[in-house]
Amino acid sequence: MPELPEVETTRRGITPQTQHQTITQIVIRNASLRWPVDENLPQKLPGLVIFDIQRRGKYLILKTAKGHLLIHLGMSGSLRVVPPESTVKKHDHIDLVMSNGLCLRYHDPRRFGAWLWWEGELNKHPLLEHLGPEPFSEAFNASYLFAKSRKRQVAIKNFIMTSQTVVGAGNIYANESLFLSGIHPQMLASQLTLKQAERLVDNIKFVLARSIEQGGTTLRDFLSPDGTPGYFVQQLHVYGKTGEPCSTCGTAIEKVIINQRASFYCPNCQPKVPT
DNA sequence: ATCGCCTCCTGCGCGC
DNA sequence: TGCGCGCAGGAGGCGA
Repeated sequence: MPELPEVETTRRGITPQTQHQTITQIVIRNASLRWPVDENLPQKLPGLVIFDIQRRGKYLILKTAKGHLLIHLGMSGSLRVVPPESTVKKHDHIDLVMSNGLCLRYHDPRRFGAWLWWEGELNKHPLLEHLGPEPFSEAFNASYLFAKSRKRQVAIKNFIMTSQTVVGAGNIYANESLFLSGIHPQMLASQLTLKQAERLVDNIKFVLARSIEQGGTTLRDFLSPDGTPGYFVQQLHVYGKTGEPCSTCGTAIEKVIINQRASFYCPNCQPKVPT
């Protein structure tokens, strides 16, 4: 489910009702997420004020004076702000109860997500310290991507999906930005020209920004915390469109599996480059 | 260092 | 209508 735009949509959705609130209780119904949820959180968290909700890559970060609560939504996680007494549904694993009488409720059928407590310096967290630049930052630019890709013998699609390269380009947006850039997803990263790097950087920023504006991409079940779906799905050009005509040239969209992930492209607009 | 593959888990849609 | 299968938006971790 959540790629960067969905995480950002979630962050914006929960902020009004969570920022400046004091945590009064945490209820952990199922601690078996990607990593076991710290069983001492019910002792550690009450009394702390959530003074900000930030995002780094696809991690949500609830900041308190004592430490940071890192939340990753994995493939199927979602957050809503609801009254604690509202009906608990299957896969509602955690409630963070707050002083305004509401709670942040975590739902995650596949349990690939994570809730991690970190009292150290934020960018020293092992899961954050090696992350590449934020896509909207100045640091993510054509010369950076070009230089970083020089000796990489992996498909360009893998390369941009790797969080050490840039954070936030998940499968949907990697496919879409490569289409807009006219780059075949299986081209080796080392073959990227500076011109292509410019286009690709611009399009990654463009696609992510547009999607955030639209509230993310709802494929099956993504709903923002207020219950509305994301509308970016209407602007997809290639993702999930095998056999459909390319919006630019009419050629049938093709699908290929790259590193276990479904990849979609227009064979005419994104010509294969000999390796 | 780099690469490719495997893995965690549940739900859903499809074809038979 | 029911069943089994394949596939799914992430990404850490492993062995080569």
